Amino acid sequence: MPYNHTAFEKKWQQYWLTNKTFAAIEPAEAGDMPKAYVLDMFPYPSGAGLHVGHPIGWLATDIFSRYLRMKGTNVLHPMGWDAFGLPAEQYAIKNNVHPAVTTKTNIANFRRQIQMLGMSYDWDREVDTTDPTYYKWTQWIFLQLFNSYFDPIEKKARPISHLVNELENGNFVVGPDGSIKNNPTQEGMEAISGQVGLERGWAELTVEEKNEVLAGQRLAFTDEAPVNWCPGLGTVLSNEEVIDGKSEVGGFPVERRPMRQWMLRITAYADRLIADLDALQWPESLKEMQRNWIGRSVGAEIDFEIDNAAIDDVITVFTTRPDTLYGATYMVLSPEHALVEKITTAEQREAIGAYRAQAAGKSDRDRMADAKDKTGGFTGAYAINPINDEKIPVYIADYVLTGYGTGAIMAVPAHDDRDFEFATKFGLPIKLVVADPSGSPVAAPFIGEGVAVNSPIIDGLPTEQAKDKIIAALADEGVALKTVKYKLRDWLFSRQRYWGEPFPIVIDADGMAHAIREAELPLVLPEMTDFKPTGTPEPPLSKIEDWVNVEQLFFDDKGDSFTRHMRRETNTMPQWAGSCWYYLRYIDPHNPNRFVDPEKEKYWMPVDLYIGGVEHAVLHLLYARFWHKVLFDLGHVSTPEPFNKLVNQGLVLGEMEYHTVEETPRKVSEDDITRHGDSYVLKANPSQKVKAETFKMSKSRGNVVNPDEIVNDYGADAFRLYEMYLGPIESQKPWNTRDIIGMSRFLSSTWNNLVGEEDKPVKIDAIAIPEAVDRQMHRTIKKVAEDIECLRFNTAIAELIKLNKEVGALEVVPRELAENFVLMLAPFAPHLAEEIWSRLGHTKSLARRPWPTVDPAKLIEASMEIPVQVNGKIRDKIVIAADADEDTVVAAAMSAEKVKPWLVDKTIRKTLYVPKRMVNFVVG
RNA sequence: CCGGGCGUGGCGAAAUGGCAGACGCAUCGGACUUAAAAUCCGAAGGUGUAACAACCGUGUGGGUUCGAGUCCCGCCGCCCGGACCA
Repeated sequence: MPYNHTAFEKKWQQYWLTNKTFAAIEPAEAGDMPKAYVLDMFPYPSGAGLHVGHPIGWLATDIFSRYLRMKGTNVLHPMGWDAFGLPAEQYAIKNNVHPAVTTKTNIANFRRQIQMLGMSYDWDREVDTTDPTYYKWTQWIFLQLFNSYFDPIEKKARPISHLVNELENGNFVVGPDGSIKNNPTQEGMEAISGQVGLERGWAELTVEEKNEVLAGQRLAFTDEAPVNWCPGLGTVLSNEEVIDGKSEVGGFPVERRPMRQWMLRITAYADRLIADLDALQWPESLKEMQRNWIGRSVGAEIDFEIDNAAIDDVITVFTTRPDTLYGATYMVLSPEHALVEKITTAEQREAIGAYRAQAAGKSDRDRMADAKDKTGGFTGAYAINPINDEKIPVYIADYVLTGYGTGAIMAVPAHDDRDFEFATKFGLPIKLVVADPSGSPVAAPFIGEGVAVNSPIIDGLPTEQAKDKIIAALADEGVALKTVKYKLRDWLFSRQRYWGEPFPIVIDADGMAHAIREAELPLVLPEMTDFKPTGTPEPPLSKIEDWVNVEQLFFDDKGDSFTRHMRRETNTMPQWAGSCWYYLRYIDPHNPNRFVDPEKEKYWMPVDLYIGGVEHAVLHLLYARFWHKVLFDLGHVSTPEPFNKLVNQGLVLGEMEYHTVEETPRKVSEDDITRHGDSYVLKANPSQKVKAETFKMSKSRGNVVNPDEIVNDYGADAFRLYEMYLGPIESQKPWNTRDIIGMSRFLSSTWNNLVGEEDKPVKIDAIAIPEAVDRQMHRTIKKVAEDIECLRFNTAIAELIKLNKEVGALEVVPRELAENFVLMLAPFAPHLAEEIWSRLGHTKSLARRPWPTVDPAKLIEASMEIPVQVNGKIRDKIVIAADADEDTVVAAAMSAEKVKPWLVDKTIRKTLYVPKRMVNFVVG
């Protein structure tokens, strides 16, 4: 019988499932086995099913996991479904099916496709974010956030009850703006924020005021703020979900509008999210993306008084270059700045009003498009530069953003590109205050660091020192403060959609949010037939009056119950909620009492290897780290970071496409073209140039390859090998169905070499392995193991192909060689490996058979081949005993046939011998 | 514009500063076949030669080194990310 994948692939997949071959061993039974948590990014089960690009990362972790099991490691390798989300809902609306139904079908299809590839998941741990037994705990974690605040001294989350205690004990007081600060009457306390002298003690507040104060501290809170409203999707979106002013899903325009929304206080964690990146084994580029997204910048806030006795407000600006303060020749407020109204003079009122209206009408996208052309208007007001009491004009312009810093800047046109453009256009003075340290002249705008000039108190100081001195000088007068600003905004956490987790929150008549009791979880998403968006910011769930209105049970301090009429929160959570913690649920997926058992969590966490796409760099990966840190602070998990090592798999592109280079390019087949010089041309018409390109796989382009077909034609093992053989896991590479045949041939040849024909089976005997093959075998064992550990699957496969050739040359195959070969092949082509293994007489799966051992003594060769160079150019090679000493090697090298002519009449100035590597004669 | 990464045969790619192109596809030649497919064996970077030799070759120009695909600097091109963030 020749190699025929259909004869046994299904059989082994069934065997693995039935025998739970890949079940992780529970910590209590694992003894002293090392553990490895190998995690994949779980998919959103879309209606379209998988394309061949999806499983490439999953295959990598699968091979890695299979290898580790053979190395005696207790491996946790699970899979699940991130099944809440917009596409399911949109599909449901369009086709009038309930999203629960399509989700179920899609999951079944995804599971079938994944199992068809022979993945070694522990299927008993499968999670589904839309399952109430799962999202019960998503809601529970939300309540942890709701019931916590960020302690700015300890820099960590703590239960809100701790804050209440501190307030009741009088350690903290409440400022006039509702802020919390240390009680200045207490010994050794320093104020956190807010104006001193207007504080009130906790006991002085009404119940409503107390609720307000606490609401302002919670990690999950509601806020009326300008948000990204997407009319096309009928929901608001987080900053991370908006790309270039359009929704990431669907590409609909997004507008800013103020709405009351749930926010998560991720900004409190900005510093820790940056600092903890350092210790992680993540791609440097990805860490950099997170750092940029968080956008930490250190600078100073400086107050400018307004030159008008009737106005006592000050304009506070944020700058990273306080050293350029002497060069501030004007100021700019964002058009939306709160003081614009107040400071604008009567003469300028009309023009400023018009400019503000125009700016308000511009989308973020327009603003970006116009970035180069600076616009703005003069308010008529002047401010006083606190360092030299100069009077400078105050402008408004939309190049200053409301959302960043203080929404106001001091403009230093000599040392900032944008200020320079604006000053040039509006004819404002430009004053150089930083010089090149070398003394060479500079022209405005000069952006870099240097030494201060024309700046009396800091002249001659380098930028860093100048900054500190300026801040110190102004801080004495209370008009400057060293501060840190972030680009990161709090996470907008509510969506006006149906298909998501309901918030475990009820709202009283005053609009105050209250948690429902833990015993009421899960709060199940109610059934409804009309879940279309309402077209207004009112969420679909608001249509179910019965569900929305609730007599909520509460318990008072004495433990007596009472009920109050409340309305349920009708927003739902965003898709990211479920994926923020799924890796924790895998550890203990059926626990009805806790989201994860603490002992099990301690054993398995952190994740040892996480492979997934780079598209989650600032979404899932930032959100999950944030939630994890909150859970860590509250003592629910044992590690400060969830994912220790992370690898981004590269995209699989569609097949290479060829287009003629002309006004209307025609698609041509590879058979129609030929190479001419360094470009392609048409065979039929060599003057017609042809361009080769690759594209992302997409339905619209029609270049999607379906794994069902590939597996059907070539088998799962060939598919697995091909994907891994494409190239390094991290790099982007094009698919080419034609190339799969190579892997198919390899598998077929393996079959022929170890099984053979029905009537002419291969002879396998317990004989010694011939020396040369033995050496090759040990080399392969070493190389394949190293390659798998470093995720270099392509070179590991190349090594197996080489060894297979040697096996094929033998009359009788030694049993040890056959078995070792099969074991090494197993992580890559597990079906074929299991099949041969069983034909070799084994009755149990090889999944936990030990990986073959390398005998270092067997790696040593009797002789070695050494290249001989003359002046760095290779002239000959010599073969010599492996233990030959330097003199022997050099002597042999010198007398090598093709070397001699190059040494004639020359003096050898230098002889280099790199042991076992090469000889080089430098002659002159 | 800023940040990061990458440029090696016809294609996917290998190569701790030490034999460039392992391994696979495609190609060409041979075997088997009436023939084709499949399969097996072999060849192959370019120029050059009867064959050797020799010369040239890792985007491009420099540099470091006995020796550079690999390290350093400039340029060109491609990819990814960010982008009026003060």
